[in-house]
Parts: sequence; structure tokens; C-alpha cells
Amino acid sequence: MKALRRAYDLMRARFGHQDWWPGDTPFEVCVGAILTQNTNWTNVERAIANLRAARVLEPRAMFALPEMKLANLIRPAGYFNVKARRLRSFLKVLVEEFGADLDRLFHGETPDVRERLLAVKGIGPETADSMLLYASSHHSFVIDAYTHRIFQRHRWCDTRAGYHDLKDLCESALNHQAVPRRLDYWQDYHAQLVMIGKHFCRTSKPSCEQCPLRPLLPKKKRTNEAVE
DNA sequence: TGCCAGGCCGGGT
DNA sequence: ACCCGGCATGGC
Repeated sequence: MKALRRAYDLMRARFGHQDWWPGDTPFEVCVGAILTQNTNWTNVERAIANLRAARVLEPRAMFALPEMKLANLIRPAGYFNVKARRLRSFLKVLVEEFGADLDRLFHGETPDVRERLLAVKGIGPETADSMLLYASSHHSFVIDAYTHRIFQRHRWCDTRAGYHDLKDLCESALNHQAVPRRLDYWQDYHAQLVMIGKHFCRTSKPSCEQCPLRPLLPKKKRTNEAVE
């Protein structure tokens, strides 16, 4: 899919290189990936600030925390009870199965790391792919709500396309021989899509007047069409 | 004020 | 294999 490679150049030219994911350490990235589920990132930042202030931004320390305490610290991120449970189910695997060592989880003997992550209650496809792409160094494309909207707006997929349809589409495009298989390109691609999503493809404000991807919109009907 | 944000699970068809 | 209700805070 040639349009996908052209799309990157357009986005990159507009926004510049994005240094994603926001997070100082791989562990912080994993925590953020769970906390940001259906949640604004600024709320996640408050929660992470609380965790840092409590000095539990480290696997064993966080796992030692009672679920109630953990929930209280991450309260600003919303869904704090479910997310506390989800963090703990991830931490349990990380601590008890991999000796609290993220490197062992991501680059150890586990044959299929993605499947292992998906087996954790609270980690779905997007969270797993975010961890793989931004906390370890796996070429795993992340699909999010923005990606869905953007792709449907451009008719790069049909309305019934699910997570793995889009993932396959993107990965085969980026795996094309004309594209250097640099991790940075995979990471920045998703980051660029989020920029488009935030600025030009919100559910409430679908305007694409200033969108750098405007040249790639389907012809004929170039009004400001709704996403759905 | 009401709607939305970088999902996922469990139960129901 | 989908579809839906529930989960919850902070910003505009």
C-alpha cells in the first residue's frame, strides 16, 4: 500500500519527528500503556506522578502495594479499580514468572511474547502492541481508535475492519522491501497517526481542512465528511 | 452542562 | 464471531 508510505511523509513533514512513547523507562511505558486505556494522557501523567512520588515505579515495589493503595494512587487515570487489578495481574506475571525482569519477558525464552501478554487479564491487543513497540524493540504495529477513524475516512479499509485487519494492513505496508525496517519508523508512524487523530479526526470535531493527509482523501466527495 | 479520551472484559446473542 | 454495558477521572 503505497498511500501509507506517502501518508507518513506528509505527516512527518507537518509534525516533525515525535519522540514517543512518553516514558523514561520500559517499565514506565508498560504501566502507562495500561493506564491510558480509553483515557486522556494528561490524566495518566498525574497517576504516574503519584506512583513516582510514592516510589513504586518499579515492578517489585508496585506489586508489594495492596490493591486498594495502588488504586488510590492511580485514581486520576480513571477506572482506577479495574486498572489496579490489571496492573497487578501484569505485575504478578512479571515478578513471579520473569523475576521482575522486563528484558527476560521481552527477550527471554518465551516463544511468542505477544501471546503471553494477551494471556494477561487486562492486556488486550493495543496494550500488548504498545508494550512491544515502545517498551521493547519488537516491530509490532499499534492500532488505536484514531487509526480506525483515519483509515475509514480515507477508505483504506472497509467499515467492518477489525484490529487485526488494520494491523496486517499496516505491517505488510511497512514490511515492503522499499521501506527500511527501522524500529524508529514503526514507532514514529503510530505517533504521527495519533497527531492526526488528535488534531483532525476527533469524533466530535472531524474537520480535515488543515489535515496534512487531505491530498490523500478519496476524490469526488471532498467536503468535510463525517467519519461514520 | 454533557460529551469525550491512545480499551478491555464478561455475558449475551 | 460480533455486540453491549460497565468501568471513572479531568478538560473543554
